[in-house]
Amino acid sequence: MADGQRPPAPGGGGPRHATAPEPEPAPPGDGVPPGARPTSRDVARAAGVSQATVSLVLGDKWRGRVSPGTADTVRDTARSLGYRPNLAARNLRLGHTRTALLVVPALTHEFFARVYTGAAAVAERHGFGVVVYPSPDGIGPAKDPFASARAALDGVIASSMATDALTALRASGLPLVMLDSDPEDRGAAARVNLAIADGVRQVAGHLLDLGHRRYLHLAPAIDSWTFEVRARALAAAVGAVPGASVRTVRGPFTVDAAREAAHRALTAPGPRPTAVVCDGDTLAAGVCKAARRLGLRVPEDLSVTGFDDLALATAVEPELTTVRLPAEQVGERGMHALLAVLDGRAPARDELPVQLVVRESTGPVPGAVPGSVPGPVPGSVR
Amino acid sequence: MADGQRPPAPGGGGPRHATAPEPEPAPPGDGVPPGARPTSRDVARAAGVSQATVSLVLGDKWRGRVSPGTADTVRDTARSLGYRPNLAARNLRLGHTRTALLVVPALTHEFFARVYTGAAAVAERHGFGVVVYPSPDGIGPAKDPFASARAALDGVIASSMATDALTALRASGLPLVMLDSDPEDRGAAARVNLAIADGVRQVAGHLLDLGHRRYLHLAPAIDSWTFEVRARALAAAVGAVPGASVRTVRGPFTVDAAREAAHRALTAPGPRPTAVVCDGDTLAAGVCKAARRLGLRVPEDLSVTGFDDLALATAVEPELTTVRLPAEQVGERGMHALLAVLDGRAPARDELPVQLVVRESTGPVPGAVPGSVPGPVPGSVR
DNA sequence: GGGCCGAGGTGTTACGTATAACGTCGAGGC
DNA sequence: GCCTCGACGTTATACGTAACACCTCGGCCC
Repeated sequence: MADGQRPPAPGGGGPRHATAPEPEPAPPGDGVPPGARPTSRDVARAAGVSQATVSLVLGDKWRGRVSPGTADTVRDTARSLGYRPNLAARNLRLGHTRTALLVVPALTHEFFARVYTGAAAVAERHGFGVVVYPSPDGIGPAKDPFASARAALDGVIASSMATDALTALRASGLPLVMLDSDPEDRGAAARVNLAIADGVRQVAGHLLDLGHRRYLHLAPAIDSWTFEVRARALAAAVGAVPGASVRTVRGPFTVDAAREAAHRALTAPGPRPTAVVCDGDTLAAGVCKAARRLGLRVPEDLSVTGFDDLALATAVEPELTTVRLPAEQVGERGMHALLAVLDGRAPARDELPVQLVVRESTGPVPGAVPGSVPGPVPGSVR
Repeated sequence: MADGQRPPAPGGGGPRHATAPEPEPAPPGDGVPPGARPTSRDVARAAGVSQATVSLVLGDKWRGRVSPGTADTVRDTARSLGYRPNLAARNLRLGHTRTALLVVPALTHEFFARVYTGAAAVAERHGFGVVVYPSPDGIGPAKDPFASARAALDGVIASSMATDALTALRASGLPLVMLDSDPEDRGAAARVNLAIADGVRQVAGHLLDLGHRRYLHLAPAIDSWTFEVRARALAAAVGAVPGASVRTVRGPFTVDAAREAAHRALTAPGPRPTAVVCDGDTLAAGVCKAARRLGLRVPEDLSVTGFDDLALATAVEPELTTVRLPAEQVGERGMHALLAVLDGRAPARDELPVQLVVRESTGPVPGAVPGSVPGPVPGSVR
């Protein structure tokens, strides 16, 4: 057994130790080749045991196979050498990595940053990691998530808005969880959706109750299932009311672009819309700016609704009436679904509820007889 | 890497999961064990060459060692089998991973999301990947970045604001690039800073020119080098002007907290400040809300400045006078520095310039004789 | 015809880990 | 005295890849 390793034991004050002024911040301990990271074998040598024992102890599988004393020795030596397992080797050996890829359009959109946060929190609790691939913009021409995410992966969670990357993902054969995507679409092992259409119906109901009949719908110029659903739901809700109409305008998803688009639409010939339904708080903020510059008061002259309930929604004035999306929860459920799939369990089928939050940017249609329609209820949910 | 590879698959094509009618989108080709991901050896067998040749061809190192015809064959077979190299194995073999860890407080802060974007863009161009560890909040108790980032790493880029994780990072011995941190602090292989103090001086100069003398400074309740620098720079700039004074208030970094703090400070007994200098646009937005609710007009009655130049700065009204920080560039330079260190080259010493952007939230001090002080120049830089 | 060369490969190894399969050794049982 | 048996480890692989060293063979020079 442990052949009392002590190489210089009898030598007493041998020169061995004097030769180590060690400027090294990371202490490479005893017999370890200097400069290199210690391996489990180095720990084994230093502790006087075999590499297998080190692996057992540090992997916490030693009970009944290694004596507690030896286990302690191993742990101490590992610590003092600054040993950290080589994850590449471990992943290779194990055949999996406990790492998931999250594919989103861009982390600079608060919604997706929050999705990430939720996913990462759940992952962390289950010993998983999450790496992000923000798909098209800002990252350059690489349309292949795998070329970019250098890490070896166990599975993928993808927003349906990151369309260009999806085909590569499908072909990879990795377990795929789709976020907010068409339920008809096959090919995902699981799916986490938001009740987007219901959110739009809540918005439409709120505005219709306030007496609005002429609507402007500001939508992003993005081909995505989510936005099609919104347009259809709005058209259906408004179309069900006689005399009500909606006009849709599309453009880039920025405050300034929305301001310009709203300016054009609000100064166009013909009767002006009295309410603007926006597919995002960012757009709504732009609309409010356009309105103010045209001398229109929000909500007295024009009602504006957002979507997402970003931090922005309560930073601007008036605070935006919007639809709160449980972004973190989307990430959490997505991760849970992926974990279930990897475990061979059936993932839960999720459609997360969304909620209208009435704030200050919506009010009765201009010219309404006071009291004839229910007024807004600022902060009703807030 | 592969899906959680059923460990030994003892029964061969066992009954384990009858639940797989899976019309596999990835064609497992010819002699490949079904269900498993093809390896380079599978490709070799199918192409009638050795594994070494496959490695050479796919690694693009075949010129002069393999005939073009053979190379084509190999590539075709690889494609038709749906082969993708096992990154864990490659990383193990190569001894590095071409993956960097970015440690930031939270990706939901636009600044850090943009830092990530910049770092990821540079990484991508150099065949590197970036994984994120958002340190303290929202992620739970794990203070060890390495426990969370499952990927094997080559180096680390860390924001100085992510303090709790730093000690673990230092001990790891991995090359470390610090962002916006104390130059006195040793222990980083490189550093990328912003000319924060200069930004504060620009703000102070602008406001002093406008005649302001009583300042409120809204700072986050975070112990961080950056914020200390700002406080000192502001105190120095204001202190240099006779009769000028600054009072500092600290609080959480949110719109609402800032609104409340500003409300308290603006209604406190004694002469009211005429300008509020905020350490972030988020805080400035809160101050504007507080001002409006107190019946104070911005900028006529109160000037407000932000910091960061987030999207928020132009979404609110009035648009914020603020200091533009080149967030993406911070990420880019950070990644470049790390690449340099990994290459054994000397990293560039960076201090990125910042720029005051004068918009609508600042104006002459109330009661100033018109024309006696230079007016604001809205959009002068914008 | 021997030697040499380059083109076109192949055999083999090592990376660091986790784990299955296999010792060894002293104490008891019979 | 032999066998068994648990406690405590060890030996020996295998994971998939990259790359070094080696091999073969036809052509060509002298």
